[in-house]
Amino acid sequence: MEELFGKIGKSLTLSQEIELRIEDSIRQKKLEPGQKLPSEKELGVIFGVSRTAVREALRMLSARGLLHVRKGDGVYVNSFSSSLASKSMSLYLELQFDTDSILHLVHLRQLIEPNLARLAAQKRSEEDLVRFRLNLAAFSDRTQDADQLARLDVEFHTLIVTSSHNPLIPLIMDPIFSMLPRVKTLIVNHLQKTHSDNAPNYHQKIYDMIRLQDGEGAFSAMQEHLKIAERDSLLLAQWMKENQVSPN
Amino acid sequence: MEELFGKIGKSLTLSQEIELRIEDSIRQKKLEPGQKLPSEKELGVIFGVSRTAVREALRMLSARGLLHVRKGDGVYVNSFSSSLASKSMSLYLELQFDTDSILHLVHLRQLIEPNLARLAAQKRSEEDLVRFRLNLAAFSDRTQDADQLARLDVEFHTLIVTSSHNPLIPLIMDPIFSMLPRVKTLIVNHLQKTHSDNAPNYHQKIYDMIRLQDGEGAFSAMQEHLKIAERDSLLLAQWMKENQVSPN
DNA sequence: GTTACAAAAGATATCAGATATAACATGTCA
DNA sequence: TGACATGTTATATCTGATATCTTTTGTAAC
Repeated sequence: MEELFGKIGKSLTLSQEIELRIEDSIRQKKLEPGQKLPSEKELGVIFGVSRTAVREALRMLSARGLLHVRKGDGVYVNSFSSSLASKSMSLYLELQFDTDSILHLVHLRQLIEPNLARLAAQKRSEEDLVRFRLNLAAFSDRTQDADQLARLDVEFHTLIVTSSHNPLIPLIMDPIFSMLPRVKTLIVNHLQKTHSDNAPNYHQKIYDMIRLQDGEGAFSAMQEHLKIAERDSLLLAQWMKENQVSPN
Repeated sequence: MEELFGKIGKSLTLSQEIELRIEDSIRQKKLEPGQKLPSEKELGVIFGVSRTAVREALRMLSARGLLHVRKGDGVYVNSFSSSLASKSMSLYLELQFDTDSILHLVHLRQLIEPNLARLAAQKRSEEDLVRFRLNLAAFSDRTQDADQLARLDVEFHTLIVTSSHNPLIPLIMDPIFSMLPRVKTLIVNHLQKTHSDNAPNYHQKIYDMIRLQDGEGAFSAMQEHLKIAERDSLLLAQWMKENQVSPN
């Protein structure tokens, strides 16, 4: 009965159907990362369609990161990386970015990052500390330009994420951090404040607490750090609304 | 000089180049959601390529959710929804799901959800409360089957997310929640425990705190709720490792 | 005037066949 | 063994034709 009335709104094209079939095979691990698919011609025979339909299905899957097409060689199943998985979300954040996003962003960070700092203090390894020190050293090098400083700022917070040694956390934090340079640029441009003056101090403080494995200390230090960020964001959002500036 | 040596590793195909061009137009808001693109034939003339190349570019963009193709009509710029943005991440979580993910997942929830419950208690509206009550009522209806109960469980936690009234939060929580039914099924199947016996009580308690706008109470209640979940997850992961069971 | 249906126009979906180009394997020669 | 030419295979792109869907237009009936 479902078949009779099932044709409204979900009529898949051939290529979409092929896409789905291959996607399912990957989901069910019938196709594993690194594995090579049959050639386009063979797939066309298997599915009983023309090469065009097959090609468009392969194109869609490779656009989504599930496949990798090597011209002259063949099509391979991709190992779906975490950075690739968060790209779609980063794009979404970029597209819907507006004045309110600036505040939502910092509030979201306040929700997570202090806890994250506490966790990092508990779980950090010696290798993590080495990376922190390298980052802080580069940060206090005043010959860096604004872009590099923004990059180092993001890197510091990313180091806290990785120091928590939970692979799911980078997945959700990466898109959030991808917005930071944009916000920072807006703050530097519109509020005369050179944010980079304060950040190194807070970073140093947070690092010290992580090094000492003082979870509560790291929590508080991060909270303070984000309080500054919240104040800046509030000022920025207010200023932008008053001056009718779009954040793009 | 860069042109001379720039050809290694980044030789884009025609269709990828077109994809990039259209994507940039969308990023720069030159193309806005709902807007109709020129027909494939016209685009082919514009870019100076055949319809094939254009079609594959459009296919890639529609696979990523940026465009929407209506057969017989035309191609439109999509309004990139948050649920669409988290799909890629959900797929990633599904593909790399293993025994360890069960623990990482609950630890991540412990990091965020108690704070989220506190925030929800502060920000919830009356409409949010209505939705909570509907969910709890359905939850205590014992005629529901396991799938529906799992769905209602996820819905409860999603309601907390939406009650926080920060649109960025659903974005990162949706992929996390998309894993819950799978974990719950494993728990029910492998540990004789019927988790649904306890969940309603905790949900009720959390809801009460949110209703009373008792942030700290909501925080604690959620912490307790997740402590149970952590205990179950630990038992499950241990059991699965001992019995060499794969989580698929 | 409005409704209902038929036809036309325009767009995407799919197919078929052909050429161009990249990657790989192989064989040859020094 | 190493360097180079060659052949094979696979993907990239083009061309042109047919099928199917959507929207619009035309038209006849009420």
